Amino acid sequence: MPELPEVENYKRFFEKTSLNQKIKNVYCEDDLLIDNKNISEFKKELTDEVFESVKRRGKFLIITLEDSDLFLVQHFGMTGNLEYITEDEEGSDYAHIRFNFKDDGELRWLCRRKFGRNYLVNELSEISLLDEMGPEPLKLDYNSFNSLLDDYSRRAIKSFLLDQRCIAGIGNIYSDELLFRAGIKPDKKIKSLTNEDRKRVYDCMISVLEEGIENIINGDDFPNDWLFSHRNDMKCPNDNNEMKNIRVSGRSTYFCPKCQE
DNA sequence: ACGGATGTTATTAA
DNA sequence: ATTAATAACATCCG
Repeated sequence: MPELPEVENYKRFFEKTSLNQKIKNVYCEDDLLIDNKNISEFKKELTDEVFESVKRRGKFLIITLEDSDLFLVQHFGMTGNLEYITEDEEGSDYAHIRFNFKDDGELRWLCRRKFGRNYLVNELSEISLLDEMGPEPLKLDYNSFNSLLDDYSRRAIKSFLLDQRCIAGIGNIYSDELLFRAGIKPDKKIKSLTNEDRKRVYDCMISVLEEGIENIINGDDFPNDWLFSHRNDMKCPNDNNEMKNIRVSGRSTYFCPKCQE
């Protein structure tokens, strides 16, 4: 489930499990998952290396190596996930890339639909989306957010939130969720938002992302008062009205016609 | 059985 | 120059 909160969790998981161990072997069955290197180069560059640090930028993980200036950069697509197993554990399916450590632990890179990518680059700017990425929402103050909105005021608010070049890390689930909390209809044009609307979008963006991170860390399901928990029954958790599904920015979009204008 | 899915990009149209 | 719409990518799930 890789939007900002999920990838933030992957980052913490990676940090906890996979730093400071020598990589004994790298397995990869499908070169689709590796960008700008072929499989043998990818294996060669990483074998005997040590993951030194990991940070998150938008929906990407950026990993530094102890004895190399290369960056390992990971994007998880729609179905990417991380898993760490020890010798006697089975592990899940779709572990298309596996980093085998000297101490017999294994970091597994799962990706069922194969939309994710691993890059090995000298400069982060070689990855165009990273190069053009908008600011981190959790490091953005309200004034900067507000002037960002001005830059894209002809667009629908959801389209702005989804566009990684406008603002980083927000995807289809969290954009719907934060607009629900803010009481704004997803296809509303930014230029038609009042100052109060803008402030609510900002506040709800922060709170939904932060609660999302907490939620995942605690291993909880999405809370029952979140819109996302009602995609099946289609009942708004505020007023029990029938939710609607429309298409915005090419993506399936859920909202409550009563609560959201 | 077929439409849709937490993402991104290329192409084409407005 | 911007923005929107659509299809494509690969694969499984309901």
